[in-house]
Amino acid sequence: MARPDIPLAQLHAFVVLAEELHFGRAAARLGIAQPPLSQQIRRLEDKVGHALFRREPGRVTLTPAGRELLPAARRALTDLADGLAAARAVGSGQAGRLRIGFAASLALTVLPDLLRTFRQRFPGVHLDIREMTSAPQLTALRDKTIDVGLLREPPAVDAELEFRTVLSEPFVAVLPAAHPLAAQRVVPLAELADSPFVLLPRAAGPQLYDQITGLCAAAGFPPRIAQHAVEWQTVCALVGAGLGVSLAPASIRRIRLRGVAFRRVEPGTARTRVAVAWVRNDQSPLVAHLLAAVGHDPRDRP
Amino acid sequence: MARPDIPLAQLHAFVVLAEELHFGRAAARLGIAQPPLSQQIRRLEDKVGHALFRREPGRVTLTPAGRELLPAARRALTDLADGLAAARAVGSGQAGRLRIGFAASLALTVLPDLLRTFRQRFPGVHLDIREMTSAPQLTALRDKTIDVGLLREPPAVDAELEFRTVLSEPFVAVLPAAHPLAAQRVVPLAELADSPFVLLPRAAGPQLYDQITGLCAAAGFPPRIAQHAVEWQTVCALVGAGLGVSLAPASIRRIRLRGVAFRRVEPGTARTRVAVAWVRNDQSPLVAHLLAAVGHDPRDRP
DNA sequence: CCGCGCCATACGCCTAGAGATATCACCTCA
DNA sequence: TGAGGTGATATCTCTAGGCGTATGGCGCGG
Repeated sequence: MARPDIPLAQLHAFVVLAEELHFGRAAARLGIAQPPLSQQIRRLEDKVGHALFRREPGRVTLTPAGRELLPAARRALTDLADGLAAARAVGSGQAGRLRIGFAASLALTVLPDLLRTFRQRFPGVHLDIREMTSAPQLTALRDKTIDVGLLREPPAVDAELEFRTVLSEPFVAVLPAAHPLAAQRVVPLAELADSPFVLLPRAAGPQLYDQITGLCAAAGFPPRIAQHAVEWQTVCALVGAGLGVSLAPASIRRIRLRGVAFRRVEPGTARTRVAVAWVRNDQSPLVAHLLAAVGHDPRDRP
Repeated sequence: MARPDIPLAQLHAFVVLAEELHFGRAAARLGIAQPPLSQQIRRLEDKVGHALFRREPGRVTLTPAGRELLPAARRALTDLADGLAAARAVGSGQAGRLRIGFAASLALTVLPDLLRTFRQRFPGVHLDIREMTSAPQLTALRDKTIDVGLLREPPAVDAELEFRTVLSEPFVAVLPAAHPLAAQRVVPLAELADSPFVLLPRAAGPQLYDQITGLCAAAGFPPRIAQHAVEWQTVCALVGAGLGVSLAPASIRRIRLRGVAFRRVEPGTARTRVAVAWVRNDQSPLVAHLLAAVGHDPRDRP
């Protein structure tokens, strides 16, 4: 990599003069007096070793050497200006790429709102959204494969990672509209003991799965799992089709499906927490912006 | 056109450090001590407004902003270096474009040698060769449509143009091998009076045409023109076919054609001069180089 | 725990370059 | 022929930037 030791001011003067072909006007456009411009050009010509302009009485023209240099000078200046602007945008978090991992169960709740507001505030940022369950998110964060994670039931503490609860929601019972319990506004958990369950497979989200089965166990019965489905959408459809009932985070209500009813469960103390995760001391302004965009669960304040 | 006021030295330091990712080695490669390098980088980061490198114990890495700036910086530097080199090459006449007009009758004589030697000495120069008769060459020179002309019978003086005789050659008679005069080594001009002539049309080169017919007139006869041909090659072919005889500049001997004989004419005083023409005070090094390459007619020295 | 590698900081020095004003040289045109 | 426009020169000032040496802070490994 060579080092062409030429002040950019000279190049700028050169380009402007090449456009104006008139020392007075060019100097005016540069906001300097005419003599300094003459000097700039002269110094540049000295460095190049050849005249760049032909000064004929009444008109200034580019020499062949000048014509050769002009496009390169222009490119160099614009490249630099653009690169600088881009670097500043990235540095200030107005541009760049943010890789977000998210748990599938959030695709219908926090994620859409989050993406919408973030996109609106930082349209220059490319969002790399990838669905992944909680454990892989944690390792991906540590490996710097993703910058931010959105997951359920975060670990309490972690040496490298930080978490913030975004939302804490109760569970609801998902029932076929024709189910006897659908007539009640509140469903005691124990009364679900006789109904077959439709759930996500445990592999899709162990924390949530275990929490749900734990709830049933606490109510005195092990859930009889009749069917697995990999998306909440499908779970609801199967429930609507009468294959069973389900227990799900309350935000599942967003899925409106004919023949499916959502009912509060009793006891209502159990809640799932949705959290953002990021690596401790991450300097990236994009992560900071995202954290600002998600806000926090009001109940999360100590 | 914006003016990114950043010393190129800083960009260079940035690029090298980005390649080495090690302050000590980068400084060594730049031929400076390490502290100045730290300063360079710091100043650049100040101008950009964001960190470009992350200094972690044991390793230096680019920040996203730095990664964004790097290609632009590289491009700017190489653009500039290349542009500078190109401008210097053009300025010193090692590169560029030279437009040469030449009279058709020279395509077989001075032109090939000239092009060969010039090409050899300045391989970077693109030669724009265009055939044109003398008068158009003069106006093309004045219009700056060509840079150099190669023509016969240059005007004695010209306010804007300069000339130098390159070659001064006698005329030869072009005869069919079977022609009675072909038996002699020297042909008195007057003896051609009875033979029909094959000549280039006057429009192709008035000066030469007039000189030839003038020679005949001086020998006491007007040439009887039996045939026109637009190239000397063709003229010779027609002569060889027995359609007539011709008078031509001696360099036509280069055309070797079965059945065609070339003979000195008497009187041998008449000569055509081939000259290079260029605009007076042309600064172009390419023109100077070409003039050096053509040399001059030894008899041209006063 | 000490030394070493690595980067940052502090200070001093010097030059190049950018700016201004004043003035000159030259061409053109009325 | 004189005025005006245009570019070059001369001179001065100021500052940014570049370099060096000396030194400080901080991990890391023997």
